[in-house]
Amino acid sequence: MIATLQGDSEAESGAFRLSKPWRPGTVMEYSYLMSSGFTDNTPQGGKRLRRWQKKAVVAAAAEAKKRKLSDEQVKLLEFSFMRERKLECRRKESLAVELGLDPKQVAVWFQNRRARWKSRKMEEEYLRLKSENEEAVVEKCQLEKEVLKLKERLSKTEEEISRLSIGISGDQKDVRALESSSSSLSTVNHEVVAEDINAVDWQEYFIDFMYSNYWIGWGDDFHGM
DNA sequence: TTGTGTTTTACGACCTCC
DNA sequence: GGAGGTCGTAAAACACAA
Repeated sequence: MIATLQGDSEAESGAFRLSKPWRPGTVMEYSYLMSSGFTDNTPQGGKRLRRWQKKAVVAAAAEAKKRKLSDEQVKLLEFSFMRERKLECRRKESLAVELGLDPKQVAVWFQNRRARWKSRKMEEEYLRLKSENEEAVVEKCQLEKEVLKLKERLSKTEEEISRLSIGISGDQKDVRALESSSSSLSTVNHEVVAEDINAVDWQEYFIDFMYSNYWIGWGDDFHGM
């Protein structure tokens, strides 16, 4: 890739060769060219470039300012980037030699590539979170619908309970009435039974019997037993 | 052809690590 | 302090619709 800047026509110019190897497409070299005595404008003590030279230099400068890497170069850089996103010095040098680029260019390419990779990754992350959020919103809607349905059911059930409880309370009156009558009846019965029991209470009966039939005249001693 | 938006290359400022 | 990183930005290159 190392080249010498030559005129469109060697015949016209003789030779315009730089004393140093010139890499087309580097600002540094253009600056070097300008600083080493040549000028692309009216000379102020410098050697004036001929028209073709100026044209070449301006073109070179334009090219230098921005030189798109070839597909092959980009492919190799991409391959290298896939293997390792960081660029250690030795790898940078060897890539630069392999691609015919400045190590600086390789470094810059890696810096920019990392930036692109990061921004794409962030975009992916953003899309993933957005999609998760959308799913969550849909789920929330479904749950809210479900809650509404359940509330509706609950309200209906409560109405039904309330309706039934009114009916039950009417029945309860009958039941209570029945219970109260039956209890009074049973009280009567109990009293009857009690009376019966009292009536047959043998002690009472026995005492009464003895008093009335045998113990008359036994004196008070018997009661003193 | 031209206006416009996007991508790519390059650089400066600043930061971190050894 | 130097090397190498990120970040923000300029500007060329490129794509594409009007």
